[in-house]
Amino acid sequence: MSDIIAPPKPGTPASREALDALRHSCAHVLAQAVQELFPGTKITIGPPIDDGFYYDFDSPHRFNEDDLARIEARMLEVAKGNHAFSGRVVSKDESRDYWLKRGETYKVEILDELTGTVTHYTHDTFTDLCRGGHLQDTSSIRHMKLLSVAGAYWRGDEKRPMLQRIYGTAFFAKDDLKAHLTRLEEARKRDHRKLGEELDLFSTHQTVGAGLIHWHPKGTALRRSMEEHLRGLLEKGGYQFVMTPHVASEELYKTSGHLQNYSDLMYGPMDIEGNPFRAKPMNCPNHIMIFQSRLHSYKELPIRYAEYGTVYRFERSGVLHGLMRVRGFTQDDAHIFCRLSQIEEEIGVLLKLCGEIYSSFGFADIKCYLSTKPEKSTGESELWDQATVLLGQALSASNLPFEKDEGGGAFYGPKIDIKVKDAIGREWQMATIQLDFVLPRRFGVKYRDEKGGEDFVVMIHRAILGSFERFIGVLIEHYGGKFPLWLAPVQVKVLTLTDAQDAKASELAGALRAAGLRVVLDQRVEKLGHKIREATLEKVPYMAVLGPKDVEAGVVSVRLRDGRQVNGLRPEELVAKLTEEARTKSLVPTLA
RNA sequence: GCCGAGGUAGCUCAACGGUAGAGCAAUCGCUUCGUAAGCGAUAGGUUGUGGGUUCGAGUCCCAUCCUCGGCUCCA
Repeated sequence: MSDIIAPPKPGTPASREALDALRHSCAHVLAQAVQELFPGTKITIGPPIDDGFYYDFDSPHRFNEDDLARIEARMLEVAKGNHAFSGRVVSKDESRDYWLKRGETYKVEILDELTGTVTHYTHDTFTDLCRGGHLQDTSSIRHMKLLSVAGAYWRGDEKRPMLQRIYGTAFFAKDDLKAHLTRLEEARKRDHRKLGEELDLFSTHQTVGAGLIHWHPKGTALRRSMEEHLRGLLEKGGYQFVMTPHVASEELYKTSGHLQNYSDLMYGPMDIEGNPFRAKPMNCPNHIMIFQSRLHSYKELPIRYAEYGTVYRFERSGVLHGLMRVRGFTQDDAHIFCRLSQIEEEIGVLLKLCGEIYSSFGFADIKCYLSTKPEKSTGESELWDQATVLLGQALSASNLPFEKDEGGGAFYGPKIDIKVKDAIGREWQMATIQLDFVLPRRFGVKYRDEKGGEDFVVMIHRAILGSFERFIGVLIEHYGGKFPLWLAPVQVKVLTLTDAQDAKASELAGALRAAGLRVVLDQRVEKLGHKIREATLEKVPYMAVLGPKDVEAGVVSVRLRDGRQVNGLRPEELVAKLTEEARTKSLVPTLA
């Protein structure tokens, strides 16, 4: 067969294609090992994925961690045999006979969807129905590790059987595997759920319910810094802040269409004096109410209402995940009411704002996705087409590269999603910018035009951070808990050596606080090393140390959380420098 | 929701179906110390919750809540 892929030459980096071939080859060997060790296991599919591979099995045996070690050992043993992967073209009939005879019903199902001839790939004793893309032989399968086992529906369909998926990863070079495992370990260390507890930022409670976040004082300090930062930028950008209630009569959601299109994600009705009310799943209908409270001239448009709007959505229990996926969250929401002719400029400004905001948090790598009309949607096709074209034009004009996500739009309009890469290269969904021609028609949201007539507004729904919950989750992992000064919950800790420095320390803490910094004064009778250790573990950016020598010299010794030291600063200098660093929202310490 | 794994002191973890324990944290006392852990004592628990089996349940069974790895979905 011609589609054998060569491993990279020693010392050269592996291509995507070669890695996929290695991992796909691993999947075959995995399937072989599993079928040897666990007779009665049916095979399904085993593709390479971004940084590894998996194989889905239907087995009477429940795989556990110990099994993974056994399977892995057998795989490496098989690999040592240097078995060639040999492909053979077979007719569908022959293939069907082959798989039927072995009771491999999933393979038969796959086969029935294929046309023409198919290929069988064999190595050692194992044959799989497969379109190819392997290495020459099993000899390169050496630096491989099975990682986890998890449930997965056959064909990703929850109505189909639940299979067991074994995940693994593999590399050509030992160091690459090691580096990958180190990255996974690094990601675990940065896990926002772990850091959230260690840094005392937030919690959830069984007695309250899953996916409902409680922000502790430190988490709230962090969040408020973000809120204020954003508020400044938005107000400069012509946004007006509003606030709206958390529950509303079902009437509102009947008119908006949410009840019809979104009810799966809405909490059930509450009876209020015989009328059904709902927890709000979105802020848009409320903003429409505010817009409609009086007539608007074309001269006022665009009108931009912003709200840190808390919404409640019913998410299935199995999908909840720390701060990333919760049941109550606060969007940095806004709705722009404008004319058709204003869309392109408005979206352009918005995209620029997004870039500015992400870079203020230290995200540089930005990617856009244009999502088009989904199956479940309302509104005329022409409106959809028009809206989609306008979004594409705005993206092109902004010089932002984008990919299309066909069918990924909201039910009321197409959208632009923005994803960013974090410090360790993972991609996260952030902003969503959605055009909406539908809600204005459902609610009759109009403005008075130049000729004294009326026309429907166009609404732009957008959230730049997405939600504070998710964004903070990403930020925690991005910074590994080491927030830049302007975000750090505690910005400075003043540490004394003995109680002889108490008065000076209070004075310094007071001056820092007066300058608007978040300060904690640690004047306990503890060794300095102890206080430093605690402050370092809390990831406080700056420690201001006052000992007898400092007080005598009228200075303060500053230690950064990375261990660097800046000695001999006058207290006023420290206050001024930190105030400036916080004001400019510097992402790196400016003191050292 | 589904498949799988879990839930023991504030945290990290022990405990064969047979007296629930350690380290850190906390509290109290002593220690006044120069850049990542000073010493001692004390206290801390309806073993997530509710049932059941058993002479006896943290341990076995059932239900339920919550958490974790995924599937699906998504801000």
